[in-house]
Formats: sequence, structure tokens, C-alpha cells
Amino acid sequence: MIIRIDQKSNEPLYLQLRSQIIASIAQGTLEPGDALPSVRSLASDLGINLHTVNKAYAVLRDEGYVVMRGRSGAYVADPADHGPAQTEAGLARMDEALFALALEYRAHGGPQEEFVARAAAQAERAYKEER
Amino acid sequence: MIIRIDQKSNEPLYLQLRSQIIASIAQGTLEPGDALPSVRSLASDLGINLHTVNKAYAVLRDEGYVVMRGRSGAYVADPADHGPAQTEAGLARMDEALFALALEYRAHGGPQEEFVARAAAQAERAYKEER
Amino acid sequence: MIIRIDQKSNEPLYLQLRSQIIASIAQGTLEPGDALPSVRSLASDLGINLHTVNKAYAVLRDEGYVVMRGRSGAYVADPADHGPAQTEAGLARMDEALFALALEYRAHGGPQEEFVARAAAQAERAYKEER
Amino acid sequence: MIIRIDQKSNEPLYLQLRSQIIASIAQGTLEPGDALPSVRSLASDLGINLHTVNKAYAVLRDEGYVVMRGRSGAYVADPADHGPAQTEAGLARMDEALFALALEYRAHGGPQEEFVARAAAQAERAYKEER
DNA sequence: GTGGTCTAGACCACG
DNA sequence: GTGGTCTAGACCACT
Repeated sequence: MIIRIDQKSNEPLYLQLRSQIIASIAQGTLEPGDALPSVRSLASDLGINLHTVNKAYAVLRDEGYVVMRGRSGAYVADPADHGPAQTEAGLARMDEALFALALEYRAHGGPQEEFVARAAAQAERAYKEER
Repeated sequence: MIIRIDQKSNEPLYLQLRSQIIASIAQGTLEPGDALPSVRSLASDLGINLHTVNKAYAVLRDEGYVVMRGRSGAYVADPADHGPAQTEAGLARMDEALFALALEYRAHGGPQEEFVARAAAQAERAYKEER
Repeated sequence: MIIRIDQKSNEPLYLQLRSQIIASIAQGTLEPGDALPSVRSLASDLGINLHTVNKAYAVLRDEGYVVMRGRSGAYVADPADHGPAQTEAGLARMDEALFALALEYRAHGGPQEEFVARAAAQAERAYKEER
Repeated sequence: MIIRIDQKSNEPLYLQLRSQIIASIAQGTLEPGDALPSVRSLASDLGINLHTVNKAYAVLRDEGYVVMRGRSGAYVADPADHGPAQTEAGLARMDEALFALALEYRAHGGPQEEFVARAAAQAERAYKEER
């Protein structure tokens, strides 16, 4: 699993970490049941603080992507048992985000079909890579 | 132009303002050349701080959506005049955002076609409303 | 609002704080829209760390009891707009907890009616005090 | 006696074990005087550590649910033999728990009668199953 | 050794 | 001045 953090970005480190782990799950680098690195080891690998990794893991747990087995570490959750509440909240957020992006595209003068084509292209990229 | 600010949201006020103005431009409520409300009047209308409105306008200017004509106020820019650099930067950000969303969707176990369908549905919504 | 923390308890401080604030909301000491003390002032009042208060507030926010207005502090949420997802998750947890308590009571040899009577008595207490 | 442990839960294993054994006692699967499985066999059956089972048994002993007869193992205690101190301590804990739950319910805006009805429903469930 | 919790002190975006 | 984020270092419960 390759994780790259940009210390200079204004996106919070723990959110960068979250995104990267979600990407790894999406692309199959991490499969359901796989163990994530321990907070300590990942923190030292990335040169960031333990608590930052901890927060990223906590967010992923709250979003249903991983489960924490207090005893032995963090594991990738099976998408099949994401709670429906989590899923619905996630879909609502996603629709909102897509809507905002579409509005921005329109405000720039871009036509509707082009926006959809762009979304399709990115979907292609997200669903093709590394698996 | 109807602007609604949600004081309870965790999204910064100036970004909410930015989104709402972009939405107005997208939906034609604001057309190229139109004057935006003055910072003072908009701030008092919304019951928020002058600085907040100012910051929103500055962001919109940096993104090419509006032009500031010195003392006479802010005006909606013509999409045709957007500098190519701004446009490209915007497109890159948008592609990145779409890619991240697609990855999240895939990580949740959703199929590619469904993601595209969702994007298309939101585009429909963004391109239909109010014009 | 009277908050009392027991440093010696094995219950985590942030959870004690959470319970106390929920109690204040339940009993009307805190009403929807009221401002909570700032994390800094509450932390210093209670003689605990700022981050501990912060975590308690974050939990309460996630559970829908309070809303954070990044700018001006934390406010008591209106129960009317607790998200249904949060409410349902809460009810499920509550039912589970009640079930576990009932089982314990039965294992001790106590009859069903007595358990219900006890629950009713505690409800009486919770719904009567301070309002 | 059917014991099911959820490795994914964030509840400590030894507490899950404790709850399950209490449930078995409550529902009559385990009756006063019955022998509990040996620490070794239960640990290997559940695929967990010896220490974990041991700790669960120790907690149950402290709470008066089981008695340890030296080398011959653990036996289900007769509720009649529960020391009054243990019983009272247990009742106090239970009342506290019920009170906290009632407060949470009230803070969410739920009416008193509904809370009692919920408690009664869970009692029904706890007192009906498996006997 | 693992995550959970707490303390301490710092900087930043926001308003 | 507010909460959000990050760093640092410590102790504890659980396995």
C-alpha cells in the first residue's frame, strides 16, 4: 500500500490520509479483512504524528470503511456490512458534492454533456486503475 | 438574487457565499456584466461580517467569476473572458474532485455505471433549475 | 449549568462530560439554541485539558446534540432537526442497552415487573428534575 | 450453551463473554449449580486467549454470578446466595444506567411514556427468550 | 504491541 | 476569541 502525504498542502493531513486509504480500498490494494498498518508504524513511516493517523482511522471507522479491533489493530471493513445509515449519509454528501461541481461547471459556461463526460472519464480512471 | 446562508453549517460562511453566487451565475439569475450587491449591503442583508463578504468576493475574483472595477464594485465576468490559466486550474480541481468521489463510490462497493448515472442526475438538476 | 467531573472514575472524562451535558439538555438547564461554554473556558473551569472538552463536544456533535459554528462556538441543537439516521442509531443502541440490563436483572433472579418498575422509577426521576 | 463473540466489536472480548454468560443464566440455559466450561476449553472453542476467559470469569465471580471452587472449576451461583452487598451494588449500577438512558431519551425529545414502553418491550424480550 | 485516553503547547482559519 | 489541526510525550486496558 502506497501512501503519499503532502505536508505543504492546505488539506488537513488526516483527510489526505483518509483519501489515500479510501483510494487503496477502491483499487483493491486493500481488500476487506486486510489489516491496516498500526497507527504507530504508519505515523513513523510517514513522518507524522501518531494522533494524526489515529484521527484518520477514527474518521474511516465512523464512515464504515474500517473496523477497529481494539486489541489487534485496524481492518478493512466489508462493504457488504456498511450500515445503511452510513451509506445513505454518504450518498447524500456525494450528491451534494456532484451538484455543486455541476453548478461550477455551468457557471464557467461549460455545457451539461461535457460535465457528464468529464465525470464518466474520471469514473473510468477510478474504476480501472490497479486492479 | 436569493442568497441563503446557513449559520449552523460547518462550511465557512465565505465559501457558502461563494457557492451561492456561483449558483446564481450558473442558473442565470446573475448574468455577465451584472453588478453584484455592494459588500456593505450584502453583509448587512445577511447579517454577517463585512470581512466575510469581502473574502468571498476576493475568492470569486481569483477564480475568474467576477471582476472588481475599483470603486464601482464587483461585476459578473463573461465566461468567455476567463483566463485560460484560471479555466485550466478549475478543470484540474474539478477532475480531481470527481476522481475522489468516484473512488469513494467504488470503495463503498458501488458500480461504475451507477456513479455516472448519479453524476448525470445531479447535472440535470444543476442545468435545469431556474432558467 | 453545573458540571461535575470525577477525575478518579474509570469512565473517560470526555464521556462524563458528554453525559453531564446531555443531562443538562434533558432537564432544560440548557435549551435549544443556547451557547455552550467555549472549550477553553470549560476546560479551565473543570481543570482538565482543552482537548478533552473538545472531544466531548465532537461526540455530542456527531450524536446530534449540539452544533458547532466554527466561528462562534458550540450551541445546543434543536431535537426537532436531529437527523433521522442519528436518531435511529441512538434508539438501536438504547434498546440494546435496555435489553442487556433486563437480562442482568433476570440473571439476578429479579422478576420482569420489577425491572419495568425500576425503569419507570428512573424515568420519573429523569423527567421530573429541574424543570 | 451458545456463546458468540464478535471479534469486530469494539466492546472488550471479556465483557462480551461476561454478557453472554449472564444471558445464558438469565434465560435458563445455565442453571444454578451448573458447571461452566473450563477456561481452557472455552478459550480454544472461541479462538481467544486464556487470559481473556479468565478475566471474564473473575468479573462474574466478583459480581456474584458464579462461584469458583478451586481446582474443580466455575459453577453458576444461586441467585439466592448473592451477597446483599453485591446485589445492592448491582442495583445501584443498574438504576444509574437506566437513569442515564432516560436522560438521553429525554434530551432527544422523546416523551417519558415512550421510554418506559421501550424498557418494557426490551424486558419482554429478555424474559421471554429461550425458556 | 495495540488502540484509547489525557495532558501540554503551538499555529491557523474564521469571524 | 473561537474551534480545527498538528506535534509531543505519557499512562492504561486489552490481547
